[in-house]
Amino acid sequence: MPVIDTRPSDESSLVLHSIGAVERSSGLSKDTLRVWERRYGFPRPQRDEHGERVYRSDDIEKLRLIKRLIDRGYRPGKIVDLPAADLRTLTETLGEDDTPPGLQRLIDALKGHRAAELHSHLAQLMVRDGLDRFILNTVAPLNYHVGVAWMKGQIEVHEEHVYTEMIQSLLRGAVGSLPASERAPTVLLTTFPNELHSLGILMVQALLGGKGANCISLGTQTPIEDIVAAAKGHQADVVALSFSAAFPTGHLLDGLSELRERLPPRVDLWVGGGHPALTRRNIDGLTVVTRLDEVGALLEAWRATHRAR
Amino acid sequence: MPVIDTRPSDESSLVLHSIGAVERSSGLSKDTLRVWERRYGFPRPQRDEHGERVYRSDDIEKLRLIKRLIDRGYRPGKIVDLPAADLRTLTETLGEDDTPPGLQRLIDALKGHRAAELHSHLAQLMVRDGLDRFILNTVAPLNYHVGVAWMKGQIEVHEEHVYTEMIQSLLRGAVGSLPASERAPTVLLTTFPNELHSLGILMVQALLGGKGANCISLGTQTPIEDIVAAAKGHQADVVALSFSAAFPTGHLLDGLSELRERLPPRVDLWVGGGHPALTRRNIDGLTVVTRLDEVGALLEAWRATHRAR
DNA sequence: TTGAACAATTTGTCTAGGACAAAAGTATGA
DNA sequence: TCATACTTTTGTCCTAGACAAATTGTTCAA
Repeated sequence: MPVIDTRPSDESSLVLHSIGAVERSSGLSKDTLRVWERRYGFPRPQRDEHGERVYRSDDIEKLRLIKRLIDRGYRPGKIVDLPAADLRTLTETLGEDDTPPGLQRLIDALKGHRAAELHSHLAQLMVRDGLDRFILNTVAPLNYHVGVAWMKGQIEVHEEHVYTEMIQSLLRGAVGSLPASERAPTVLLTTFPNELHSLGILMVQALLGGKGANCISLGTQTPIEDIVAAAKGHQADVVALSFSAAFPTGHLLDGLSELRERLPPRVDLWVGGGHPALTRRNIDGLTVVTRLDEVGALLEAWRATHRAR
Repeated sequence: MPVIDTRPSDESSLVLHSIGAVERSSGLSKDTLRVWERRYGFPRPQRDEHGERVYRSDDIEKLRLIKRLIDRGYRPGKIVDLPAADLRTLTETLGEDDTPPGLQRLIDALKGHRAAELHSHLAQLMVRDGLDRFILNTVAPLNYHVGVAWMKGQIEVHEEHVYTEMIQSLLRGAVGSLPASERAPTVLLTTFPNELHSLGILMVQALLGGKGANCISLGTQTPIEDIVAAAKGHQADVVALSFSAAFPTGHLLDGLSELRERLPPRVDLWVGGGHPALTRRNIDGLTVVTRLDEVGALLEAWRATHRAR
């Protein structure tokens, strides 16, 4: 593994990077980088004495901008040729701003790196409103607006990380201090492989746990095979999954029908999250939860139909 | 990205996996998998109708065993030809099984799917011993033994998920209820991209937070660029990273030297986790934490040298 | 206008061996 | 015993072609 981190040759940082380093710092795979070079002519790195690619820092910067735009729905072919300045203006012009002032103050604290202030503010809200209302009125909308701000490039990656981490910490703390319950139903929460977003299942776990359901979280990325095994092992009544908007639609539909097929029929399958396919398509034998505040009613409905066990 | 999860052809779980899936779950790169096939004849996957590699679950199992042995110093050429049974005896001679009875009882509860019992038992230990001792005497060794049991195939994937989730919940709850502190140093905790294991940084966060340090966690998978930005934005004194054994050594070394170069010199870089390269190699300008119980001393040392700021 | 069905395009990941540097193992000499 | 040079092993990078999944564009019916 060659380390191609040549010292700066002039005052500007002209550090050079191997394709492996670029893969790491841009999130684009080596295959993708090579095929872009072939097709679009960008990036066209220099070569070292052995013919291996050597990328300049400002090319990496541009790759990062492109990646951000792609995550927002732009297509590579349309934007790879644009100069970096145009890309930057593109990132700044998207999404309208109607964030309520209460939430805006929290977002400002996040952007201002006032982590302690943000944390105490959130904790205060949780105590004041109670877990249920805190999630429905604060966390869920805040998630949305942080997402919008991120799309517009107003929030840095690390700021988004701090936010996610903080919400997780608060919710998990709250979940952990809920009174242990063995009351039905037993709900298994998780996501499919390649779905990293854990806030969705965490919010649902908190909501259900608050109403006395027996929640068991598997965290993220559980293979279908192991979801089935876990449902049997824990004698779950419900399996709950969450999908963010970025999850590939084909995998979602295939995975859900496979899971439905392999799960015992008596086990309910609840699916939620921001994925667009959930509201459009229709798969037999599963319950789609489009809004968080439906969760409580769903639980009640389950208990009503299973009262006489 | 084609998902090749063909339905089971008989009752035993014969789920098939693409090379990309194997890369993720074994920690061996696609290039490595192909070159092993060429050189050693293992693994020799089937091909689908388009000539693409399709791996069997038990081959992946064997790859995991091999990876573990390589991490312990064995060389691929010597062991890839051995049958899985021989590999297993080899691994068992490494991590000999001396699980203390107290921990074994917890592992048994995990394997018996007695989630509520496991949770209350752990919570009880945490209250009895205090956060510090709970982590050092229970969580850390339990992690190790759960890992060993998982390697030996004694624990299912979903059981490991439940375990990780439960520990996270407990520790996050504890961290959240620590008194907020603005006292120096400000420590930034995270992992590199492709490193998903979050328990390491969480344990460190709990230990440091308990001693009054101002911890800010970025969660997992922060690109180098954003670690640097976060360190500047939060005016961090220390950046702490964790690497599990499966992380590619090349990326680790490259990434660390790049990070060290781009981080302001006054920022300390602490690195820990189970990765073997950490104990073998030596990179200038960073502190390697091989054991969790060194963390406290490290913090004291930092405060001693930075007392007169 | 909406929606379904089909065709065209875009785009990421996979393929094959060949090549070669970094790491590890081995031999030689101070 | 330790440093230096040689040999083998091993992982990463190379090229250029192929193709499926996802997206976009088009057509036609309700």
